Formats: sequence, structure tokens, C-alpha cells
Amino acid sequence: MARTTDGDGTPVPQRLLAAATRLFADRGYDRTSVQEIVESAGVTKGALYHYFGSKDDLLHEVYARVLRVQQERLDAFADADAPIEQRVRDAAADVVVTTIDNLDDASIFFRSMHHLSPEKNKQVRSERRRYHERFRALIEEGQEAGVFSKATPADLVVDYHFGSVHHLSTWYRPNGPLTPQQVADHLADLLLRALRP
Amino acid sequence: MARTTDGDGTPVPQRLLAAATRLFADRGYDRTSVQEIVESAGVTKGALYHYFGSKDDLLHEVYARVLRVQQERLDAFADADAPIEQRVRDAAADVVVTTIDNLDDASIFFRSMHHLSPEKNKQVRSERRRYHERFRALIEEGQEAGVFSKATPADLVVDYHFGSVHHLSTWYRPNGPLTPQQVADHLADLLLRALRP
Amino acid sequence: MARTTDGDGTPVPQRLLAAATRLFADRGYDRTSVQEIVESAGVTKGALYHYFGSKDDLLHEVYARVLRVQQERLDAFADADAPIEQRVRDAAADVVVTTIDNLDDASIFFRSMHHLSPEKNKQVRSERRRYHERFRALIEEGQEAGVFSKATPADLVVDYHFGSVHHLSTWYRPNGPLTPQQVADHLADLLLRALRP
Amino acid sequence: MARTTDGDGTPVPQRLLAAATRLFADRGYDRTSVQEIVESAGVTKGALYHYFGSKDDLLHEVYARVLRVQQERLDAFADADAPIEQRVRDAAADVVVTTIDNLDDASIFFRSMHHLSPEKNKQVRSERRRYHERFRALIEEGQEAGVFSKATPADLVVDYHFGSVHHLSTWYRPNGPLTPQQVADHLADLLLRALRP
DNA sequence: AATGAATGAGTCTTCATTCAT
DNA sequence: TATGAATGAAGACTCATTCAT
Repeated sequence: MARTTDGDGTPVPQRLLAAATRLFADRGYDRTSVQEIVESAGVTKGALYHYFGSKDDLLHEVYARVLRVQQERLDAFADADAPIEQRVRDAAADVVVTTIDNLDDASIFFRSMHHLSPEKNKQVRSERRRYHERFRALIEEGQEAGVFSKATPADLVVDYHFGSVHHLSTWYRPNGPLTPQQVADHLADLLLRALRP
Repeated sequence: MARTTDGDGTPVPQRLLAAATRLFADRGYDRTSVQEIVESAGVTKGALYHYFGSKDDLLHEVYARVLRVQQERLDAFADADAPIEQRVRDAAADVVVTTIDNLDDASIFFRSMHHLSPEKNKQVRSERRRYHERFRALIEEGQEAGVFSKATPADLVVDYHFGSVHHLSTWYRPNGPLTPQQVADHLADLLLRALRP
Repeated sequence: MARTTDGDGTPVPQRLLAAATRLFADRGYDRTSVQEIVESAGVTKGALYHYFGSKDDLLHEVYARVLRVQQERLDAFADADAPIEQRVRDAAADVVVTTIDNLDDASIFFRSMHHLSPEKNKQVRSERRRYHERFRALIEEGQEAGVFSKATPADLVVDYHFGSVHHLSTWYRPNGPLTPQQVADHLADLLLRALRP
Repeated sequence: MARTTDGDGTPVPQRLLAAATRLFADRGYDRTSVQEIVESAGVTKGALYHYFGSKDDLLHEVYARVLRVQQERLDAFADADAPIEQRVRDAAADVVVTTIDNLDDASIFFRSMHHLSPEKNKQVRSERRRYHERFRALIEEGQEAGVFSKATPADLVVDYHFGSVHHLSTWYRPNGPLTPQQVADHLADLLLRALRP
């Protein structure tokens, strides 16, 4: 009888991570107490500190997971065998769908970065930059190929699009009029239209 | 001899508001203690509670000021005597410049809304919606007039643009390569290009 | 009606210091909780942290008081107008009596120094050294004058005597056979006899 | 292949004892966590609790070892075939050398006695008394024989000397100007000189 | 003989707010 | 108008010890 799982069979660290994600998104990092997390996960404080060094550590794990997933997806789309216009459209739409599918992660991501310890913050920023640069390279590729306008610096284009992705957690509601895919198509379309020469 | 001012002549409530704005933007609302605010403003706790009912109140005042300013500016541009295309471009660029000029306010705005008490939160949301609707009306006016594409719902267009405005506090640095006006022109341009029929 | 005093009229900071001294001596610094201190002083935790920055601070205050008193007494005896032999005897006996009269302070002093924060520890050590050096100067004066033997380095003589003072808190009991003054006379006598040429 | 030893061949219990001694002396009993001890010894917590009933037990073992060694050495010198003056001098010097050679043990001994559980504390005190009495008997023997002054009660003489031994861990530094033997000779000399009739 | 996950009581400290003056 | 002492609830984190394996 393993001690690492409870009635539901999920290992303790993952139960803690899930509970923390939900609560951090709900009330914000500072407003979430360690006590609430462990109660929500059905374990004790000692257990949490057995697996995670600190509350900050827990937040960092959430970040690490999000970053890894997003980077992998972007790489897949960017490396695909398709015209550059298509690859940009696919990547731009995919990040929207993925973000909507994990709105909790997104809220945390954009709202709680400054709660990480300085060194962890730095690490996250650097991985984030890698992501940004991969996307920027795609835009530049299209600009070089002449299918995208060069009127706007690629950096700014990337920030423009990711601003709207970032913003999703502020306004998107699952029971709204548009499905995630529809929102994604619209936003990717806006990007592509803005890039027309 | 007025007791409400200090050596610098600025009234106490405004000194408090300025100190709070700076600190909230710097460390976030929860990480800023009332003690730090009063020290930074050079007054005592009693003074703060004389002018403001609570820490939350102070945050609310910051919001009120930002909202009022932005709404006034938007109204001015929207009501101007110019072609719709020009009015949208001007309004879109202006909100960028104003936001960059008050980056502290912007950081607070988008990051600390959930720290307001429920009723104040509701009030802010409602004023925010009014702002959103005024901008959406402009977009719709252009779509009806046939100068903007109807491919994307106006609501989504507004969120697209304001996502990028919101995002500014994440990436814009005063000593970067672009002036506020240049950034504003680029972002307004992207919006207008995306709206081309 | 002053808020700084309680039923007994003693100011809060002093009540806290007295309670802390008693408890630190009784159970040791680490075994004494802040909760116990405030309960024993009849105030709340908030009050303690209003006057003292930390538990460590409280300990430091105890040290500061003891050091000041001892240094003042030593200086008085050392500067007195009497033969060197008499001055050494008086100083040596006085530190014994004073230590016995404040055995709590002494227990804390010799047992809890390593609980101070590094910088405070350094500061206490430096004041302690000053005390040591004043006493050593007396011994050396006697050695130069030829009334004390030069067989043992003065430094070692000082440590020899203060070892026995330090040790008092380990064995002295108020209801033992000897009064503080008798113990003091004996210990001073041992020192002087050891110093006979 | 014995499981009780590691790469270095030292049995686990002894490795634990050595690690605990070092750490207790370094940071004090309360500031040393069981986790630190096992890490420093290269074993796990389970192993520690397999060999020792509690953290307190570990401390008790340190005491038992020190007491046994010191008692044996004192007995050997006291029972030697030499004039009483010589035997006292040898015993007095030997305890100084032994203490300096095991300064960690000494720090722990004099600083952590009150961390022992009441019954263990009592036991240690009683063995300590036995040691004290053996030494006192030597002093008294000299006093009866007329080679030592009777001016000071023998009990006090013992405490005087052991005070200085106790104090060694406070000031003695291995790289100081005096070797352990030189310090021992000086301190024994001071004792003998103080006892001259 | 040894592991290491889990406990749960306890630690120090922070902080928004109140209130007599 | 302004002070600052005092509150009290809540916060993150530590740690000796247990126990199924």
C-alpha cells in the first residue's frame, strides 16, 4: 500500500501542484496560504515541505511546466513542413487554444512572476526569452521571404500578439459566445492580416 | 501654517497616493506594507488613516485616477472632427503613449484588480466596460462605414489591441530603442493594417 | 492613563526585558518561546515587536545592560586611589558579588553568546575584550611594580580568574553555606595568593 | 560485507557520534537538526533512530564518553605513587591538556547540560560530583598534610580551578601563542601557588 | 539494518487596524 | 489634524519522531 497516493491514487506532489495551481489562479499567490493548499490537496504541511522547498518553489514548478509545454508546441509548429505563412498562423492559433485550455496557468504566469525569488525569476525570464525569440525568428523569416510586411519590427509584432494572449485570462469566459478555436482563429487572422504587405 | 504639507509643499494625501503608487507598482499590493507607505511619504500611520479608510481605499484611488484620465482622453479623440480611420488611429496611439508615460499605474491596474474589495472591484469593472464600449463603438462605426473589415467581431478587436497595451508594462523599458511615440505609432499601425478590408 | 504601564506601573519594555532575562536563564534562549515571554510579561506579541526588532534583539539588550554595569564598576575600582594590590583585590571581589547578585544575567551571558546574530556577537565580544584589557592592565601594573609575580602572563591570570566567575552560575546556590561576600573574599584571596611573588 | 560501515570503514554509530559532537559544539544542541547530523554522517534518519533512542540520547552519549575519560585520568593521577603536591599538580595540568585536546566535548559539556532530560541530567550531575569529590579529597589531603593552606575551603578551591578549565573553550585558540602543555603548566602553577601556606 | 514519506505541534515574525490622547 | 502604542489573527516554515516496508 503506497503512501504516496491517497484515495484517488494521484501522487502527493501532483495533488499539491494541482491544488496550488487552482488556488494561485483564483486568489493570487500572496492571498493563498500554505494551509489552504495542503487542505485542498488533503495532506499536511509537513508533506508539502517534504516535496517542495518553499511556497515559492511550488510556484516555480507551475511555471516550469507551462514553459515546457508551450515551448514544445511552438517548436513543433515552427519546424513543421509548411509554408511560413501557414506555420505562423498555426503557431499563433495554437498558443491561444493552449492558453484558453489552461487559463489558470496563464493567470498565474502573467500575474505572479514578480513573486518568484530573484534567481528563479531570472531563470523564467530567460526561458521566456527563448520562446519569444523562436517566434520572432518565424516572423523575420516571413519578412525576408517577402510574404510579411517589414513595416513593423518583428520584436514588436511578437509583443503585440502575445499581449493579446496574455490578456485572454482577463476577458475570456468558457461560456462566452466563442469557442477556444474560434477565438484562436480570429486572433491568428488579425495577426496575419496586420502582416500583409 | 498649513499642517497638510511638508517641506516640499505637497499636500499629505497626494504624497501618500504618490508613494503608494510607486510602491504598489514596485513590489505589488500585498508586498507593500502600510508602514512602508507612510515612511516613504514621510508621515505617520495615523495620518494615512485620517485621509484614507483603508489600504484598499488607497488602491481604489489609484484606479479612480487612472480610469478618469483614460476615459477623458478617449472621449476627446472619439468625439473629434476627423474621419473614423483617423480617430481610431489617434485613440489607439494615445492610449499607448499615456500608458507608457504612467507605467506604474498600468502595472498596478492590470495586476492588482483582484485585491480590491468586491464592491470596489465591481465598480472598477463597470467603468472599465464603459471605456471598452466606447472604443468598440468606434470600431463598429468604421466597419459600418466600410473602411474596416468585418471579418473579426469588434469586441475581439478591442481586446486584441488592449492586450498589447496591457502587455506594455511587461516589456517596455524607457531606455529601449523606441520612443513612446514610435511604439504607439507602430501599434496603432498594426491595428489599422489588421482592420484593412 | 498611560498605556505603557500595567497594574504594577512598570513600563512595558522593562517588563519584557525582565521576563526575558528570567526565562532565558531558566530554560536557555532557544527553549524560551516568544509566546512565553509575552505571557510572562503580561503583554501581547505585537507589543514585544513594537519595542524590539526580534527575539535576538531582546537578548542583545540583556547583554548590553550587563556589560555596561560591569564595565562601570571595574572602571571605578581600577581608578580608585589605593595601592595596586588593594585595587585588584577590590575589583576581583566586586565582580564576584555583582555576578552572584545577578546570576540570571551571568547564566545568559556565558551560555547564550552564540545565539546572537554575527554582528551583535562581534560587538559584544569587542566590549568584552575592552573589559578584559582593563583588568589585565591592572595585573600588569602590579607586576611592573614588583608586588605581583611575573611567572604567569597577565592574560592568562585574567582568564583564570574570570573562569571562576563564569563558573559561579554553575555551582553557586543562594541557600548554600557561604554568603556572596564570603565567596568573593575567598576567590579574591586565591587570586592574590597565586600572584604573590 | 558489513552494512554498518561506509567507505571509510567507521561503524555507523561512531560516525553519528562524531558528527553530532562536531555540530553540537559548533552551533549548539538546539540549533543542530537531526537532519544535519545524519547528512553530516552520511546516513539516513532511520539509521540514527535505529541506534539511538532520541536526539537527547546522542547528547547523553557524548557526555558519558567525556565523563568516563576524565574520571579515569583523574583516578590514575590521584592514585599515583608521588607526593601529594605532585599528584595535584599533575592532575590539575592533565585535565587542562585533555580539555584542550577535546575542546568540542568541553563546549558541549558546559553549555548543553540543561538540554538533557531531567533524569539524564541528574545522572550526569551525580557522576560529575563524584569527579569533583575525588579532586577535593586530593586538596584536603594536602591541607591535612600541611603542604596546602587551609585558608580556603577545599570545595571552593576545586570550583576555582575547574572554572578556569571550563573557561578554556571560550578563549583558547589552537593557533594562539601557547601550546596546550604550556597553558596547563601555567594554570596548574597558579593553583599550586594559590595553595602555598 | 535501514529507508524516507508523513505527521502535527510549535517557531518567530508581520501587519492592517484601532484608539486614547 | 495627527500620534504611536497596542492588538490579535494569520503567515511561512521547522523539526523530532514514527512506521510500513
